[in-house]
Amino acid sequence: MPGPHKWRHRFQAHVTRWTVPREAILNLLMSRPSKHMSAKEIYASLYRMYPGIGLTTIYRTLDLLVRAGLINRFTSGDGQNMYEFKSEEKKEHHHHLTCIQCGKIIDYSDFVEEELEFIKKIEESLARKHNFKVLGHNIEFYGLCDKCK
Amino acid sequence: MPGPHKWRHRFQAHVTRWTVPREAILNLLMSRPSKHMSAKEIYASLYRMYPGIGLTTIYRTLDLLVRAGLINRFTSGDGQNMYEFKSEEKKEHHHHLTCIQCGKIIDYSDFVEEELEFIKKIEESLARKHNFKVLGHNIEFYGLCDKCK
DNA sequence: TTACTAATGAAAATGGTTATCATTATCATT
DNA sequence: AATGATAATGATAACCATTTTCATTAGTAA
Ligand SMILES: [Mn+2]
Ligand SMILES: [Mn+2]
Ligand SMILES: [Zn+2]
Ligand SMILES: [Zn+2]
Repeated sequence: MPGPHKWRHRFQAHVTRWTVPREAILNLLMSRPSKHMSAKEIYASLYRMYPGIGLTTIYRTLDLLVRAGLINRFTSGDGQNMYEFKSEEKKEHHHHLTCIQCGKIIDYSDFVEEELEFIKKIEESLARKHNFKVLGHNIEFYGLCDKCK
Repeated sequence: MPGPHKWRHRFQAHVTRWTVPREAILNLLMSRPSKHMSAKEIYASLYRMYPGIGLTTIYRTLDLLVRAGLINRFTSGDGQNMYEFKSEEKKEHHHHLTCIQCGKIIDYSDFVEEELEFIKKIEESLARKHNFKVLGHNIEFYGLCDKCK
């Protein structure tokens, strides 16, 4: 019997039932904004409090949350998917700086203003030129972090 | 007994022997610049002329070519890696526009000038701010193509 | 409380990629 | 051209993140 929740209504636009695992997964991601986690890491975190939880449900719920627009999914260097809670604030839009050695992921939001403006310009051009409906973008820089270089 | 090859010297900076499978893979990718192929697709293409070729060797050679800087590797929407021959010309630097419905990948190089300038600016800022050595970037826009929207 | 059925989770399947290892082929040397 | 050291190959099995299957459980409207 899950409880009330700030995001319950948004969730329910995509799915009918509000369940314990769904609440747990969303709460975990919300509790650590700007924390990047894999499905396995989420499973490990929740296993203590919910020993019965299944990895399958984690994957399904993450899909759901991505579709509902509450979290972001991106692919880390080693191929597995990572997830992070998506803040409501536009100003917190950010991109990633990834260390190819240790896998560390740094959020950065320098030049967001300029960047978003530039991105918008490119998107409009691409939409016109290729008759393409642009829905989003992935921008990532990679290299060696402080410790690894 | 593989033959001479334009890139043989560049190849041999990373590895000692010049072999038939290596030549075949490189030739295939060179013959279709701006064509994006998966390891499996490369395997299928080469199988006719080289029925003995192994998928393992394809993966190993692709790694090699990426390390040698002759090809690009990037991850497609469905998780598998794609490869493309990398042109020498700086001016042919491009990014990708991917259809999330049918998987079509469009190369675009609009705004490369501005884009590269902007990227350089960000890279310098990130290097300074996070003491990070930036080695490259991945920039991709996604959405729905002409046919799929 | 009941009934409907969406959601769950254990188990098996999938699929791309990597590791192992006996065999083969390249290439410097003879 | 023949030899030999060993890098490279390829068949096979392993790996591992993710998905599918299906019997069971639990959320919700009535
Ligand atoms: Mn982030
Ligand atoms: Mn391309
Ligand atoms: Zn690092
Ligand atoms: Zn399409």
